[in-house]
Amino acid sequence: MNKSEIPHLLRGDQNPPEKLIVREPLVIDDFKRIIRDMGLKVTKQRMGILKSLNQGRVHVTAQEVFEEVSQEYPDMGFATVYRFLRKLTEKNFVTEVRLGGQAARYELTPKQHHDHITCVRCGRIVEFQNLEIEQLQEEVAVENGFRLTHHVLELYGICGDPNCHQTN
Amino acid sequence: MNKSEIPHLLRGDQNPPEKLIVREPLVIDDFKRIIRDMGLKVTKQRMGILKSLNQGRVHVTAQEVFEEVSQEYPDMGFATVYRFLRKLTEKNFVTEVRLGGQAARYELTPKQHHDHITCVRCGRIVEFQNLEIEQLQEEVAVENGFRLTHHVLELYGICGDPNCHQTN
DNA sequence: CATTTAATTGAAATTAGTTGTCAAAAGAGC
DNA sequence: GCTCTTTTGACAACTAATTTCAATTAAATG
Repeated sequence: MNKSEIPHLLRGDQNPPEKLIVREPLVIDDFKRIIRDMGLKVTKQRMGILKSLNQGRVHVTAQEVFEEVSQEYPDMGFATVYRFLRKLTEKNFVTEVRLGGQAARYELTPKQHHDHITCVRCGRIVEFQNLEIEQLQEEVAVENGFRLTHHVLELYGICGDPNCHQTN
Repeated sequence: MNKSEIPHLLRGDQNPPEKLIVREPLVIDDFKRIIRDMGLKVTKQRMGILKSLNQGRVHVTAQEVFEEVSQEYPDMGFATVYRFLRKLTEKNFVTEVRLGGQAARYELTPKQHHDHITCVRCGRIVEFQNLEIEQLQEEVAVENGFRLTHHVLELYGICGDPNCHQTN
């Protein structure tokens, strides 16, 4: 095993390598930049929504975002959340996930595309990537004379989690 | 070639063999049997809904079924359509297909499982089957500790149909 | 820092799809 | 036909999401 593969704490280094430094204060500026890049004004509401999406659980509903941001800014309406989530989705900063006939769920668009497998009993959502499936989807599209733009792949099953039981 | 394999018209038989007789009136009895098998009473409304699902286009919305059946039974309510579609879906005589945040679409459950590819420009829906993808989905589930119950795979793209343009 | 202007906001009304309620109507066994 | 239970239509209610609009606020400018 090469020395560089040993975690810095075990190696006894004085300081962790630079890339492990957490850059807390920059996050807020990142949000501002995202909003400005969309040609929109920076408001507390929009900052709160981005913060909620960033540090909260993934796959949240608009209602959940609303409730979370409301804690900090009590006088805030649904409409603002829906409006901004729609903009974010249009600009692809956020991805909308729809499961069955339920309310849409949102997540900051991940760098790597992935799909979801959801437990029908406890509601737990696990992300996965499968390039073979992606490739086969392309082939199916071509076979049927389509140029593929996007897809929805949601698997449903029962998970083996020991805590899985009417959690949700 | 055995004589019994030759189509009856070519064989010059007086009457066609029993199993080749087209049983038009029986279709209605099939509907009645389906309804009774579900432990429900046979009503004109339910017969109309099954007839609509059977001979109409596939992938219809509840509204479309309602409108079609209303032609024959003008005093009929949405609720009846929704209620019966739900029952049919529960019993798996009908399959519900949800595309994005749109209204649910229904089709008589096909003998062969299939998924859909939808044109984002004209709305045309094509069915496809891909056993490799099905197999890979099973594998993904197992890898993540799930027992797969079902899945949703919807591909979206632009179709090469010459009539494809704002048809919908 | 004050002024101006256009974007943004919350509240409430509105829409679409679907489900629940309930008295009246209608199957189906006798 | 008669009775019993299910089913029905009309309408209210509900959920998720969108639209409307007057009041507020960000931010460009002076």
